[in-house]
Amino acid sequence: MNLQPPRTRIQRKNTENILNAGLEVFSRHGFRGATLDQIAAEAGLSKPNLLYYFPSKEAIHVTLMDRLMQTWLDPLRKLDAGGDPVAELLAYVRRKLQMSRDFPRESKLFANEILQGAPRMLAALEGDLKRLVDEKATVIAGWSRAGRLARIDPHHLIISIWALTQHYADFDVQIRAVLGPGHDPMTEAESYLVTLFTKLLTPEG
Amino acid sequence: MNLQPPRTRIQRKNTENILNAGLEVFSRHGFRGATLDQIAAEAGLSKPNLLYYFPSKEAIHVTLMDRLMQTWLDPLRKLDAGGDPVAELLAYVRRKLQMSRDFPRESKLFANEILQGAPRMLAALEGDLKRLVDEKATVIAGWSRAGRLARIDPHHLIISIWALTQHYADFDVQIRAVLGPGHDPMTEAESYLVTLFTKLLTPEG
DNA sequence: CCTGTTCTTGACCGATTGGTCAAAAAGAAC
DNA sequence: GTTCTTTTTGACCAATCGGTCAAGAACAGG
Repeated sequence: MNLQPPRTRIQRKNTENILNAGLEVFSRHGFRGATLDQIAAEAGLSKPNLLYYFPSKEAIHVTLMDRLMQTWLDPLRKLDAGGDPVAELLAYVRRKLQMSRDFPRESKLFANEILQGAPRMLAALEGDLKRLVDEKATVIAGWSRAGRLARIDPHHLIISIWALTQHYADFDVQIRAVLGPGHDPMTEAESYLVTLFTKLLTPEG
Repeated sequence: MNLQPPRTRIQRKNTENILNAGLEVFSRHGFRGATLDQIAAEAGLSKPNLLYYFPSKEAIHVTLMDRLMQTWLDPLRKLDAGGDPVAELLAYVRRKLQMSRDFPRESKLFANEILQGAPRMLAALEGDLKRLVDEKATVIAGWSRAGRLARIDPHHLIISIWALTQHYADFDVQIRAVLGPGHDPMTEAESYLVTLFTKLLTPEG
């Protein structure tokens, strides 16, 4: 309904079911490709019942996007300016890759939104995200200048961490097809990416 | 119509218009999110007129996917086992990045298909693509063993080249938002990625 | 010009879309 | 059990979906 924090247990449960179903459907088909009937079926509810909890398809999507932006920013927030540069960045890579492994649907939902031109997320990208990235980029640049990190463009470094880690979630079908059976892409990715970024970031290579 | 190679000029032109419009719409909204009316409008045709050239929405998509798979494989095909290892791989990176710059819609169409689980492309991924990748991975492994290239997992190297180059096309909105105005992501990406892969691939680093 | 083919279109179809509504069912409080 | 609120649902709506069709318009070749 319209009460912001769901009160009864049944409200909490159904709201959560709907968001989970929405995540499933939106992440696979995008906003326009997803249907309320599909989401309702996935959530185990009738369509009117679903619309009792969320006023519209868009409302479900907006709620998901809000949550998503927070989850998405979290790993970068934890990058500690006081820690060891290489170790901190490697830990960030690991956190991001863990998110790809544990929340592939969230990663795909995000990818879908960006692919469509981020119509419902552009403000957050240019606001919160840009601010956070600029802040952390300054930290990285400082490390680089102090010789504690290889010389590297901080913004593009962050972008390449996103690209490499998210790719393993978003393109997992392709990766599995190319690697063939008997591979665990995520496990292989972790050691591969740690090696890659160690080589890339360690100063005086 | 049903004749495979379009004969008249008007057929060629309209077919091309439709495919171009389909690329535009499918790459932004995915298969289910795209509508025939949208594609028809984009192509400057009426809907029945569009269906005079293609029997169905799916037929347009299939045609686009066939073309896409070829364009997508081409840059990797050109990787020459006889050339200099690092130079060959850097050239591959540049080719892939050029594709991201020159054909961003194709890249997004591909990303959309994979995100949705590659329902109309899985066979090609497990067939042509896997064969080609395995072949080139063998070449790379040979280079690595001969000490002409840094030790690296060939499959994941190829995957990371895909991830890094395609990201600049698929996530351009986010990248522009994060970099802010006054940046040319693609130009910056080229020098950044060349530096990155030089460092990564040059032996005895 | 005429004739046959190619191309284009308006009207239309059943199915599905996002969403409404009134009324019934299920809980909760007493 | 009665009453009040919360939850659920079947029936329904206008708009849009992918696709059909018959008839007309434009274009050939002669």
